[in-house]
Amino acid sequence: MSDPTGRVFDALADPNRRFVVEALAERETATATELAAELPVTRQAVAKHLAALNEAGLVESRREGRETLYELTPGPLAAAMDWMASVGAEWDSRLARLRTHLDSSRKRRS
Amino acid sequence: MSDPTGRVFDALADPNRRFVVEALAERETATATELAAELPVTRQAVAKHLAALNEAGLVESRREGRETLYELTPGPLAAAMDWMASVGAEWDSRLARLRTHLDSSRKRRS
DNA sequence: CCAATCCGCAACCCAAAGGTTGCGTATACT
DNA sequence: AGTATACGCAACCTTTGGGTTGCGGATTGG
Repeated sequence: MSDPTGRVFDALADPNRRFVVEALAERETATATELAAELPVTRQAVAKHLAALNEAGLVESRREGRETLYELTPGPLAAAMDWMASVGAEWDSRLARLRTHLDSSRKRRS
Repeated sequence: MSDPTGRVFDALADPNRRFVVEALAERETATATELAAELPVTRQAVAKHLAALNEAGLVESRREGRETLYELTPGPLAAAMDWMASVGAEWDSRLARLRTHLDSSRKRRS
């Protein structure tokens, strides 16, 4: 799965990971232990989630002394939003085409 | 998991399901067998995916004679996009607050 | 220097997810 | 009526994913 959009959706599919993303959107940085304190799971679980988010390009890590700071990099969110927007747009334009087609046939009939 | 946004992300996490969504965005309706013809999986697998998409509110099914037609209902996409937008907005405003703070301290220093 | 943190790595567990096959049933075609 | 098509349901298999525990290695503080 090298598709970047797919990795983003996969990353956001987990509720704990979404919580982490929300938390990182408010604080500027956080460590795995800090985040684990607000979640019903262990530090290692959070670390795995952060690794997954990093894999998706949503988070970057930097080591500061004995602790590792994680920071949000919301760039890939835009790509995922683009995908949804394009699906919605295709759907809309299909509806529009259908509507004009119905209009023209109605006009022809009247 | 009653959170609607979570269900949408979970639904879009699977590549086959995303393909189905894309396909349904172009055609207006499709059956499970039609979609399975363009995918490397069986009809039943596609049926399960369509059930998952329906669970997420992204698809609706209607029975027409001996075949079941599936149609896209992209409403929930908006909610998911809202979530991403709000995360991005929080991130942006945090950056803005940080920037003004730096500006003011620089002003004080000068 | 020693103790307390903070982390990463590895092994392991278990439930869930994606997929398949098999079968029964309803609808259409001839 | 009989055959072919399209579906749903259920059992089953296998992999993945989220989670935990148990270490051992760095880094900070007394």
